Amino acid sequence: MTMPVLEGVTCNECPIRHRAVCARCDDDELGKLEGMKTYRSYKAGDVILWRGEPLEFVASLVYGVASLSKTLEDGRTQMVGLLLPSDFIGRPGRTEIEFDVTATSDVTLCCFDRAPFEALVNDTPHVAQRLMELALDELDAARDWMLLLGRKTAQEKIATFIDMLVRRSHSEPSEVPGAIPLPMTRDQIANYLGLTLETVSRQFSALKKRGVIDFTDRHHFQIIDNEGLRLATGDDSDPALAG
Amino acid sequence: MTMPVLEGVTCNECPIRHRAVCARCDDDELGKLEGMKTYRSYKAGDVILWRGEPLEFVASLVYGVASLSKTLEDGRTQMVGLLLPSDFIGRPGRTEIEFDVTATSDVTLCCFDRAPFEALVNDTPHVAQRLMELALDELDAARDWMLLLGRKTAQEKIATFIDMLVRRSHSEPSEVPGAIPLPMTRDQIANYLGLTLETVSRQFSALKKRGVIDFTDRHHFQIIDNEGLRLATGDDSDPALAG
DNA sequence: GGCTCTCTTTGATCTGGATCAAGTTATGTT
DNA sequence: AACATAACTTGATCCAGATCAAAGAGAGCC
Repeated sequence: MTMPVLEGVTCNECPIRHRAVCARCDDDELGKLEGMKTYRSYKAGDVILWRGEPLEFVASLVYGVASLSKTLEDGRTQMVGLLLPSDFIGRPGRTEIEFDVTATSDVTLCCFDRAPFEALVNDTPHVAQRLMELALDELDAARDWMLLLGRKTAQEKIATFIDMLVRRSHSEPSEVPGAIPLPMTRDQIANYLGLTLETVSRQFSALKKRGVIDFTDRHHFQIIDNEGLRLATGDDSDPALAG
Repeated sequence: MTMPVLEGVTCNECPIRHRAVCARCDDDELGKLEGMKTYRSYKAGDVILWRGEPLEFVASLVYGVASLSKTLEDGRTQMVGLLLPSDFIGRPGRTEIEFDVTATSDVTLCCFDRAPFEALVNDTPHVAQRLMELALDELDAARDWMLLLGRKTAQEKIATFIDMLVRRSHSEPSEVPGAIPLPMTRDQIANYLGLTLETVSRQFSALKKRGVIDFTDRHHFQIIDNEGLRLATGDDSDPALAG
C-alpha cells in the first residue's frame, strides 16, 4: 500500500478539504488552519492515543482507517467507532478520551495542537458548527450500531457492515475497478460487530456461497447482488426503497 | 405518581436549571428563553415524537423518563438512549430524528419552537456550547452502551444498568429513603439491554438471591452490596477504585 | 526456494440466552 | 369483593453463536 506524502500540501489540494472539520471555512479561516497544521503518520497496528492519556492534539484523518475501542477488565474488546478519511479525533472542552485510538491500516493525520485549536474554535463559528455536525453524525452512527449490536443476527451484522463500507468508502480511484477494500482483519471486524472471528469468517463464506458477494482476495471483495445484500441487512422491509 | 404542575414556574425555580441546555445562561439570556418556553405533558406510554416526522419543537425533559428507540422491519426493537431530567431532545440543524421518542413514565417537557430556538442558538454562545457538551455526553454514553451490548453477559448488563440508574437518578427527595425507583417495565429494560424480558427477570432474581440488591416492590429496589454490584458490572478490575 | 509467523477457513462440540409455556402477582374497574 | 388485564416469575427446551481444535493460505525474510 502506498502512503502519500503530504508535507507541503496546501489545504486546497487536500483530499478531505470539503468534508473535514474545515469544510465550511472560507479562504481566510483556512489560512489560519494552514499555519497551524502538521502531518503525522502511523503504521498499521500503532496505537495513536491511549484511553485516559492527556490529549496533546486534535486531528482530522486524511488517509487510512483508524478504530476507537473499549476493553473490559478480562480483555474482551468492542470497537465503538471506525474513523475514515475526514473524520475528526478530539472534542472541544475534552482533555482526554474514553477509548483507545488505533491505526487499523497505515494512517496519516492532519494535526493541530489542542490549546490553539480550541482558541480558534471559540472565534470561528464555521469550525464550531462543523464540529457539532461531525459530533451529531457520530451520534447517529453510534445509535445505528447499538441497534446492530443489540438486535441483529450474525448474518445481518456482516451484511450491514459490508453495506456501510460500500456507502462510506468513496473507493480510491487507483484501486481495481469494482473491488472494494476490506481494511481490517477478521478479528478486528469481529470486535466491531460484537462477534468472534470464526463467526465472521463463516458468515462471509455464507454470503459468498449465496452469491451476494465475491472475494478477489481476502481483503478485496465485490458486490454481486446488491438487492440481496440490502435485504440481508434486516433494515428495509420495503423492496421498493432499495431499487 | 404525582405530576407537578409547572405552568407559571420561572426558570430560576426550575429543577433542571443548572444541568439543562440553559445551564450556562446568565439572567439576560435566561429571560429570552423564559419568554419562549411552553410546557407539555405526556402520559406513560405516549409517543412524544415519531421517527422521520418533521420536528416542530425542541425540548428539555423536566420530569419523568423518556426513551429513544429504533425498530427493525420485523418488530425487533432496541432502545438507543434513555432521557432523564435535564436531557435535551432535538439538535441544531436537524429537522427530523432517526428514532422514536416515547414517554416511559409520565413526562413533562420544557419546549421551544424549533425555528426561533435555532435563531437564538446562533447568537447565544452559552447555549451553543452547552448543546455541544450535551451531545458529547450522549456520545460517551452511547459508546459505553455499545460495549455493553456487544460484549457484556446478561448478568453484567443488568448490574451495569442498575449502577447507571443509581449514578444518574439523583433520587427524588420525597421517595422512600434508600429505595431507588425502577422507572421501566421488564420489557422496556430488555429492549434497552438487548435481552428478552425473561432473561431480565431471571437476572434480577439472581442478583437478589446473591444478596446484591433487594426489591421493596417490583419498581423500587435497594443496593445491599455496593462492592458486589460494582464487580458484577465487569468494568473495574481494580477493587481499590470502587472503595 | 524454503521457513516462519500471522491470518483465515472449516469442523466438532458446548452453552448462554432465546423461545415456548404455564402459573402468579399487581393494578385497576365496575 | 369479584373480575379483567397487564406485568412479572419460573420452568423446560432449543439453537445461534461461542469455544475448542486443526488444517490451509498468504506475506515477509533469509
